[in-house]
Amino acid sequence: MPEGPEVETIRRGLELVLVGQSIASYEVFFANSFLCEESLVDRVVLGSKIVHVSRRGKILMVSLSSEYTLLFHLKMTGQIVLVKGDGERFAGGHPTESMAADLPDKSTRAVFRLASDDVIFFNDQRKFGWIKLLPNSDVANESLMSRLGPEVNSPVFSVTYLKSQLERHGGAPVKAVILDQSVVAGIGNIYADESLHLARIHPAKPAGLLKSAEMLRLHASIKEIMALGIEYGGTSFSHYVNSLGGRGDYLAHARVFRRQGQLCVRCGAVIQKIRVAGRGTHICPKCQKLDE
DNA sequence: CACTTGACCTGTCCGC
DNA sequence: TGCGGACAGGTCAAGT
Repeated sequence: MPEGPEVETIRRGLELVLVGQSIASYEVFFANSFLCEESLVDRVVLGSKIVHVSRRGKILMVSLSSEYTLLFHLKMTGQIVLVKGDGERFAGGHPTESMAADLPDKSTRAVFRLASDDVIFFNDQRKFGWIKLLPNSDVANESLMSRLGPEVNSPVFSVTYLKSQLERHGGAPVKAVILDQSVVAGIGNIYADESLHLARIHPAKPAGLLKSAEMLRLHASIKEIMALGIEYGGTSFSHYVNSLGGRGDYLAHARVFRRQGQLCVRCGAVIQKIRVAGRGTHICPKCQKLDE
């Protein structure tokens, strides 16, 4: 579920509330979600203060005063929900039906309680997500972290860089290339479809066949769409909620994602859902042609 | 090596 | 209403 913009929205919500707070206790409901020696957690998490909350790609990082960092990956259905001890649970967000139920629930995998009585819930229906506890010096070496490409808003993610990556994976569908976290970090299925539609490129087009003008458009479109995603607070359609339980608004502004059967905002043709690179994919058949 | 497919899990939705 | 199958936003291992 959560792609870069969703994780960034969660990060911003957590940062406002968590920085400076100390962790009083924790509880693990499903061990595989947080594979870590209890004695280490007790030693470097309990009593530690949260120093800052950052993000790399789709990974959320909570840095502690003990020089250790908690890494969170939400995969498809993960949520990090902050419940304020004073009862202002939904402050800053719009409560959803799913969040109206009390936590912990059966999707809750771990809980961190703060000295202030605020509580962080890590929920994950499908159990794909994880929490890792690493010394700061090992964070960059974590297996996924170490292979991540540049952030979309980094100067490293230039037109020249994107061109070189598209050519390097020239035989793969362009959508598969921009979904590859080692090419560029943070793009997932939603924003891949949205970016390709804005750039008027068919997702299945082999990356190596893109014309120079198309690569230019793709680069600009990715930057624009990812910024829009953050501006709207992410995309909600089933599991995603921000850290305060509120929903993201991007879906209301989506160009193609989950809009199959509706009309293209650009040309009025009917949006189709197809399968590309093993993923559900939304396109306008008129704006995004394979053989152009 | 480059690229594709299935597995990991749980829940929901759709057609019969 | 029940049942089987397909599918869901991500990543990794194994396959071709």
